[in-house]
Amino acid sequence: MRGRSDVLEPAILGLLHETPMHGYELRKRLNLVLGSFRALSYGSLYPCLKTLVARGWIAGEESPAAPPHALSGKRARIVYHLTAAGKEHFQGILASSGPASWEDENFDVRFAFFAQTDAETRLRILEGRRSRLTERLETVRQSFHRTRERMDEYTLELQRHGLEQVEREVRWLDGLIDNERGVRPARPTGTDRPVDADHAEGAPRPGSELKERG
Amino acid sequence: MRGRSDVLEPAILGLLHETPMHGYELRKRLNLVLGSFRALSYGSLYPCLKTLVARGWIAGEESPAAPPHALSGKRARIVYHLTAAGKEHFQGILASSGPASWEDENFDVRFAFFAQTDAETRLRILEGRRSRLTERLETVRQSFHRTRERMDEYTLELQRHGLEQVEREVRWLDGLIDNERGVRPARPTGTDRPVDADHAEGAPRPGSELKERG
DNA sequence: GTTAGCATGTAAGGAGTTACATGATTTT
DNA sequence: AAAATCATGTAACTCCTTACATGCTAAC
Repeated sequence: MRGRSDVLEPAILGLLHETPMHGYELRKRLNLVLGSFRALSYGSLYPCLKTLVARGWIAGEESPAAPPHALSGKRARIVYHLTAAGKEHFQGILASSGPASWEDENFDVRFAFFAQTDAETRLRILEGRRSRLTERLETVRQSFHRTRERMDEYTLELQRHGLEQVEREVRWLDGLIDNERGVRPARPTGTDRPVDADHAEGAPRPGSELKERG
Repeated sequence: MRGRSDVLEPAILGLLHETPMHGYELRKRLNLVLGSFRALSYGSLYPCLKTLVARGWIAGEESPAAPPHALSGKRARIVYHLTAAGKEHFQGILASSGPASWEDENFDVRFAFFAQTDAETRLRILEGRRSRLTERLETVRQSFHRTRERMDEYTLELQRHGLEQVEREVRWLDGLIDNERGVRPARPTGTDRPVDADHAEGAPRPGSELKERG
């Protein structure tokens, strides 16, 4: 999975689009958005902020840090915010739903900022992602069947599991696409339990109905 | 998540441990082993082979390429094989089931060569991986509940989906661990297909009945 | 006779990591 | 007084990618 083309930059712009922040706080939020729990390092973050400033997309102001209990001190933090050019650029990123945007990591970041996009773009990206995945499924299924005799059980199992995961993600996307189209899906069949019981209404509700097989 | 520490090297050693091969063929096999369908480039592969030769773990012989229909020509291919030192080193890699080995990509590669390892090591790695994942689950679940009010629906959904995937992988590991212990799992809890249908002794037999679905 | 696949490589560079360096503030 | 956490950065390095360069063979 690494068709990576700078996942950091759009993620930073996206977060700052919501609200200004300083570097340290950005990092914590990024670790959530960047999906996979990886701990982003300062060695990546601060240089990236620098180049974004250089390009004129964000600007940083030293804030004397208004501590809740006041006094003079506390180390001055640099609070970054999107400039006008930065907002424009970010909108451009969101609108460009080209092939790059349905690669693994890029997709995650795009998806995380879906709330800032229009429904049309959301659909384009979801469907692009879906066809990307089914395309993969075909390739892998074929090589699976071609080579299964020559593989040991563990390699086989790893591949079966991989396939299953992708199949599941396709169904997830199906739910999201239906939802985006305003189709209210039938009650989920029960295997896909929500992390939490209650759910706000109007929320995207992927009816990831997946039937057990076998 | 990239706690990557050279996933290529062990993968190459592992494949050559099974049978000697030349670079071009290695690449194709690697794309399967390396799980995620990514197309590994020659720009990575050949330099890596070079350094492995330099370290004395593999050796390459120019073979005039015995074409099936014979004649003189065809470009000479360099067929690589593990040296004695290389075999030893690879066994060392397999045996070292330290924390590094239960990170995402490393785990996949380790798992792919489980057939070359002893049952004890397999169990250590599977269990290490499992506790790594549950640890993550806790962290993410907590931040999920702490911050859910401040997040939009899409970010929320992305995180819910991520959590679900990890939960599923834990159940998958549970199946494998049971299997490794020779426990015949009671009917799986319902959402995951049986990892094991019938049971040969000692041998893991993933029930890879992968039916095509319309 | 030209496209597709086999086969091996090099050079430049991108996106990120680790390890280091520094210092203030809060908690124990 | 020590330890944790907040806060900002730099330098060196790693692993891998893209784009290039070369040439042979099989199939259409």
